[in-house]
Amino acid sequence: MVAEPRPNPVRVSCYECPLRRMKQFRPFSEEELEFVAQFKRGELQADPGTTVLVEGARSAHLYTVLSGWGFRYKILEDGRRQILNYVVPGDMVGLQGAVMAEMQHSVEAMTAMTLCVFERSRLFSLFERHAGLGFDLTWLAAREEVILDEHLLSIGRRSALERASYLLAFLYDRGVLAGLLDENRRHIPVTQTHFADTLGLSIVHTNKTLKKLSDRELIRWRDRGCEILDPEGLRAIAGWVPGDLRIRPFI
Amino acid sequence: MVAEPRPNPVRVSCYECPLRRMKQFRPFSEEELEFVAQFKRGELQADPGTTVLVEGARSAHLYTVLSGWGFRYKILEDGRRQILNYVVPGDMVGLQGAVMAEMQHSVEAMTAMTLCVFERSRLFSLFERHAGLGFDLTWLAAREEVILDEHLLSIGRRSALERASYLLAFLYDRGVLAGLLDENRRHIPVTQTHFADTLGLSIVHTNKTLKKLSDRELIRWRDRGCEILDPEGLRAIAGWVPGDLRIRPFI
DNA sequence: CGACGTCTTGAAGTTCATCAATCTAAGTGG
DNA sequence: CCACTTAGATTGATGAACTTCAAGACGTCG
Repeated sequence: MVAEPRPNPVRVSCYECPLRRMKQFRPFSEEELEFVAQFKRGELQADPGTTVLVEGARSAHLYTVLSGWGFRYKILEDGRRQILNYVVPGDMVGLQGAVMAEMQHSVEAMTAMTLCVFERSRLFSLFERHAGLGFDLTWLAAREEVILDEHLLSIGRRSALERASYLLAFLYDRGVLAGLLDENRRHIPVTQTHFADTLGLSIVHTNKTLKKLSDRELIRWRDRGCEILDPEGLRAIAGWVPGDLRIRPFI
Repeated sequence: MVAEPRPNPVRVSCYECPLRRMKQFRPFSEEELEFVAQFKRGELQADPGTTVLVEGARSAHLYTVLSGWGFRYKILEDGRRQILNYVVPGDMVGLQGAVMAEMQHSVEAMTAMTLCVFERSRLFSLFERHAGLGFDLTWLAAREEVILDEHLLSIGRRSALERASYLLAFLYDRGVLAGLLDENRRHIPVTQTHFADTLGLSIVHTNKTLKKLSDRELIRWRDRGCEILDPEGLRAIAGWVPGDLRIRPFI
């Protein structure tokens, strides 16, 4: 199932972008906003479980997530899947395909998602016309790199329990930063299969590991997802501290 | 041991940069070359085993590797180390520290290394003055992301034998692309400890896994390093195909 | 020469994968 | 409304993959 662009029922103008109002994103200048507004081609609605971008495709677009949860992943020929990272509002996806020849990973929606669609062919003019936006793209790419580095450290060197705790703490952190979670909303819409494929563990062992965290009342599984009860406790097990919370760019 | 900038015995001008002559790098315009030449602050010589960049530091510089092999890594408090990626001539390191607050990983030299030193504070003017170079930086960051994605897939979902084969094939490929290796030079200056810390395995198990590859005459250990005998055989075990070989940017 | 770093090997124990069920909640169709 | 189906969570048993411990071999270097 591949997500199809739909006639946009309520197409949001960049000028009243709900994300842009959030304080964690860098404010745009008038000119930047104008440029991005005409850089935007439309919107993509993706249903849960649909594929937004496919590995190997030469996508003519890149996207910024406006709402919902998704994930990036790769699969081996025999079907083994590795989830590389999760995407939340404010994240850009498909930059890789815009810069390289073709996409090296796929993106799937976990919940209903709305994405802003940009034209790949006009990416270079963004660098030409607005150095600040070009810098922001590099910033975003560098931040993704930081996250992947942490995942590698986790999968490579942490025990199963530490790994699971790290991932939970990480997802909670990202959700809060993206405005998806807070003190009262602590529900992450993932399945244990997603966890297994992120942690590099089997589904059975993942379940047994997560059970230990449930028993200690750090998390709870309900409503097809995971509820974070004690983020601090998870961070303590993982030995992980969230990154800096400074204002970040967003295109 | 941290590498110290030394008085440059033979400081290479960008105009006669040996790397720039290589066909795999995108050629610069006259203006770009001029800009980069005055962007360059000097050179750093690093001895084998010395640390070029330290996690947590706020580096005032970023670097392009001119010669030698190195690697990026992170460590947990208790000393567990994860090697994230390897660096070869043409690679940029420290971009993260230039873009974020501080470095999130360290970089160590495996052989003697020469690095071009750039001023972090002037990075933004690169975007302002030369959109093409700004685009190149994003390109480089996106490529690093592609590599890290592949490493994650490998550590998370491949068996030890596949993982080791993938890493060997990957390093061979990178060495060839950087002009460090070819048909006659097949020696990669890594120890089995480096391998273990990259693959997320213990040193003992790594040794036993590599032994199987030696027995099949795909590789051979000698002279404190690994000799690649059969890259194609390694790729076959890993189920890996090298990425595209198009001209890449280099700053 | 002795110290050290690196590679190698065997044995014992732990972690994790696989197989095979079972259980639950949430649809779906009659 | 209830039987049926399905996705996801859970559990125990068995064996394979991997770690840890321990020791030894080999070459390099001061």
